[in-house]
Amino acid sequence: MRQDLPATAYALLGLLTLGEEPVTGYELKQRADSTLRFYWVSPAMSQIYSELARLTERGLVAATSEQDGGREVTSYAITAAGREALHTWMADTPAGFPVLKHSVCLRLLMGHAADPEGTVRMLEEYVEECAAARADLQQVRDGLRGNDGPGQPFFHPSLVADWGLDYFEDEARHARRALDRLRED
Amino acid sequence: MRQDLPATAYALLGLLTLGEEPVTGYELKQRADSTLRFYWVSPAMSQIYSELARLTERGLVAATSEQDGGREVTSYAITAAGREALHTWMADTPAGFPVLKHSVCLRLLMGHAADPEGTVRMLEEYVEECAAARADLQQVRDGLRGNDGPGQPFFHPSLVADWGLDYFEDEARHARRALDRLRED
DNA sequence: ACAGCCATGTAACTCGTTACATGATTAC
DNA sequence: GTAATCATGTAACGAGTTACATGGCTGT
Repeated sequence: MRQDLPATAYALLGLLTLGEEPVTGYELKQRADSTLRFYWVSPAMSQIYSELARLTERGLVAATSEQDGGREVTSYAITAAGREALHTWMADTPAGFPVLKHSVCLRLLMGHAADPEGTVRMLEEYVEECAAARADLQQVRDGLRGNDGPGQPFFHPSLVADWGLDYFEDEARHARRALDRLRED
Repeated sequence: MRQDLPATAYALLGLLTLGEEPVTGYELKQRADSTLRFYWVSPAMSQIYSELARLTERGLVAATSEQDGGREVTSYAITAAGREALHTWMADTPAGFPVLKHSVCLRLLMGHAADPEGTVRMLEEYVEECAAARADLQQVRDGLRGNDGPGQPFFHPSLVADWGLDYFEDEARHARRALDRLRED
């Protein structure tokens, strides 16, 4: 049975396996923003809801609605079929090469068509943004401590977080190097 | 006058500034594949043609059709208005943070839901793919030599190429580090 | 009282892809 | 002659976004 869902659907399934209790779409968005967004486009709220609807339809997640005062709140949990689908996807579908839309490199490539000061400013800002992203991720990483050993729940997230921390540092280094060469002449 | 075109349109405009002669859509695709694709999604042929049509409509590129034997071949060149639009876009529109869809990190994040051997295999393959991408880019980089000094035509492309070479090396290093930690336990 | 967060969705739209279709030229 | 490459497009579709709409709950 081919599932053929977009990667984002499996990303959401994966996020649902990170906790025990069912979560609302809103909470899932927050979970995505705090973990996923460093390596993957964090989906818009509207997409989370429509994706959850599709996953529910296919029986990969189970929705439970409850009355919370005057409003109806729906929480979602991954089902056994969902876990199986996720597992199958991970085993059978090649990961593929990461897709990058590096706006900074794109502009640097066409730097001859811009004001030199503009290019320098852009790179300086990028260095700062990398530092900020790194600080955000460091917060997340710190929250994993104590449960990040082999076999523990946050083992894999900690691997990815450390990857990301290095990545942001490297990016800042690359930008600084380009800045040095721009200032040379 | 707001132009409000997608970044890919400006990327194509930028590619058109890299050479002197008008190029066909087909040649533009090859130019994109050899430079852009390392930092930006290389657009599909069909998108190149439709984007060129829109740019022509707006007067940012000029199309010249010629009879080449039995078939009509259309070549495109950037216009003065196109250069101005590109310059304005570079000056006024913030670059924004790069968008990443890192399928390898995404899967590593959910590694607990996969077979450990599968995760290891994925990372080993990624290391190889990074090496292959780096080798491809090295070819491109070598082609820039001699014209890559400050003020020369390939100065900015060479900055980006060196950035990319380092990037692929870093990625392979990150993957190897994750592999080491996976093998530890 | 009012701001800000929690929570859920719909509608319109754009970007970009794959599949399809066509046909000329060039190299073996 | 036939395969690969050059060259140009159309059509259908899917992913994902922004804008819009609604309304309850919570803290000050």
